[in-house]
Amino acid sequence: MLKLDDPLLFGANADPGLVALEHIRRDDQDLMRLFFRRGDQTEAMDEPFEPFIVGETALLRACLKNVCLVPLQGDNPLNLLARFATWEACGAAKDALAKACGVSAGAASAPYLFINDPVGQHLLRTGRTLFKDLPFEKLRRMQVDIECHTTPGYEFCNPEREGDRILVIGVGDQTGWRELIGRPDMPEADILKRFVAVIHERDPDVVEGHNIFNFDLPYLVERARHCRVKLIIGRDHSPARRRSSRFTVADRTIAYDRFDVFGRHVVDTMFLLHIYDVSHRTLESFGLKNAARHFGVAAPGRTYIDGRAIAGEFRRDSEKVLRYLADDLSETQAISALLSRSHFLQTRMLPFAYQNVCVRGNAAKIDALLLRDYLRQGYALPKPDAPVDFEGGYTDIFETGVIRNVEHCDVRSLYPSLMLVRRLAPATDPLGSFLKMLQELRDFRLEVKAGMRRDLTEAQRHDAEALQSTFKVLINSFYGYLGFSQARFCDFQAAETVTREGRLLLADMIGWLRELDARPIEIDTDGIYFTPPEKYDSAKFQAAFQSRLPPGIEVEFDGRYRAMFSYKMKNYALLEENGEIVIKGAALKSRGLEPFQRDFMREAIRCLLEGRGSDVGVLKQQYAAAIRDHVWPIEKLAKTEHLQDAPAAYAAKQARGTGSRNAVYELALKSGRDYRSGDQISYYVTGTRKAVAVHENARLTSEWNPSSRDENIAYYLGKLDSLYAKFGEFHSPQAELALN
DNA sequence: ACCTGTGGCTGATCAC
DNA sequence: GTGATCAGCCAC
Repeated sequence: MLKLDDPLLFGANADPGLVALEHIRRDDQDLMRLFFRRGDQTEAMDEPFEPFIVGETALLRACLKNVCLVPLQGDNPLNLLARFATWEACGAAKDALAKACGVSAGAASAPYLFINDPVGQHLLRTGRTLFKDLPFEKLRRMQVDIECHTTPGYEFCNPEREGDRILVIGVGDQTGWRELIGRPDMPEADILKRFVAVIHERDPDVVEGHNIFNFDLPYLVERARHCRVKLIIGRDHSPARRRSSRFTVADRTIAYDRFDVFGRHVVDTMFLLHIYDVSHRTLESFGLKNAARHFGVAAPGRTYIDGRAIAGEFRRDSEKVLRYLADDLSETQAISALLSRSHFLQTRMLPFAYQNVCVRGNAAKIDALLLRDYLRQGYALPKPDAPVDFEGGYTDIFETGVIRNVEHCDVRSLYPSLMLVRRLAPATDPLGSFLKMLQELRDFRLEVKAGMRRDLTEAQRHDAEALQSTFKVLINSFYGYLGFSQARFCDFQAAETVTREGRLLLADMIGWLRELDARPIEIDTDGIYFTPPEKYDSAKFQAAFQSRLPPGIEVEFDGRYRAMFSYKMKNYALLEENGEIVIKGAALKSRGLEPFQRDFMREAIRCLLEGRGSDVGVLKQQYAAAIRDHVWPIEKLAKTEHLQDAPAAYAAKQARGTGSRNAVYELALKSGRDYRSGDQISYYVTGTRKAVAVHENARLTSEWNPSSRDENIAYYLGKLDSLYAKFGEFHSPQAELALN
């Protein structure tokens, strides 16, 4: 049976039903106000709040007077815990320490640790977490979406522009309840007032929206200011607090306006989509409608209205606009129901408010779990090492081109297995919490997976699935944590040992495959594609291979393919037994490519894999004709890219004379619109010559005029030519002959 | 104030 | 033209 009460993973306090907590001051005392779900009610309860700082004994003793100091055990340097009566006193102590040692609290290497979040501190120290014993369905999630009037002649709405305004605010929840606030004759101030009243009537724990941080909430705040309506939507009737923040997922960074609402959590489904996409990489865009389609939750017969025409449509047929808004709400709800469940479950484990669980990375989560365990046991904390570069996985390619009859084998969770079997862990972890946690997460996951076969209700099945996939992601982050310079227990030597052991094991595996007369084709970190021996008994072959593996290491033979197109390292395509084709690699399927290039490659790869390489020439002629004759809509020729930096940062670099020119940033600056890092921009290339400077000949796709097409035909034909040449050696007649 | 890692491929730009 | 460098995207 699952043991869901280990303090290492779940904290030492199991009080059920906590849905939110906030730092308050009452009668000159600092307290935490806890909100509990009891039946259908939400009850508030206050408890003492005692902020803390951990630091080096000498430093703390020298700087802090009249403070309660508690020594911590072990050899780690941050071995004294200071407790304070108030958050203010804690902040003042932090400032004094920063001044005394000249290192700010944000620096990981500081000789003291101050956590700049009272809620996080309280959860860490008390071992409480949110949502214990609370079913996901009992969490009150309210979706919010607004429709606005844009002054005619403008592409985008702007709450500060004279004439722009909110037309209607839609709110709904997971029970199907819904209210659409706004009629054509309703003053904007009344809409906003009703919105505030509805928040208090329904009292949601979570406010959800698609792009709610960068659109709905800033817009609502600005219009409320304009209409002199107080947007007091907190559980204590305080207004939403706003500050600029950043959200990072893998290599994307998204600048956003973070909003905090007292006693509630704000969740942006667009962020959840980004997190989902890092592991799945299947979303074409992050818009609500595209996502709803992708997850099969799009409203049936959905009405479509051009954003710029909303106001007119609202006067003519307000019902239609309300239907449109209701569709948005139900789609947002459905996407959230699918994607937020795993964050909900993580919140039961982590010393974070739910809202933070949805925006923090995995290393930060592992860090918090370790920190909580060390404080609970009264042990001193390490200071992170200075970062060191270290080698990663073994990647190689042995054969290229089209290869028939291919198999794949894969070491089951290579890095976690190596860490557990070889006991590879931070040198600064005398309690051994790192490996205990890894081991337990892994055991839990196997149990959950096994348990899923038993009879479960639909809700339990959803929870189990979300739990095991959450654990999988956490488990896979342990290795990354070791090599993360901001992690309190990072250990670059240990990280380097993990990858080295991995490289050695995979090199051994290549040798064993060759000894067994198999031909390795491509290897990447923990898996190998190979051609099996001519005549062989697959069970015998696998048994012979398995017998050579060291203890604790398992290899799965997890794929068999009719053919493989091996192109370059990390770039290949597979023809499955059922005729489907899977393409891997940035060179073959990057979203940064124009759709016509991706389409061409997909079709060309199919030709190669199916032994019709000579058809690639015909394909090229068809594509060339389509480009010359303006057959396609511009989207097929346009590039779509994410802005990594803010356009202003690019402009500053240019002004300093550093950095190359870049089309998307040039377009972002020229557009006059307020683009931020993380935004997508789609553009195409104009002109007549093949060799043009793209940054001087780029145009926004949204500015394309179908009745006077100006895309650069020579430029796009040139791209098609090089694409054809790229596959040249693989579809030539010689290549065909070699195959047959 | 925020952040898991390394490795590989490509196109665009820019100095040579 | 060529090579170096960077940004973006992707595999694991």
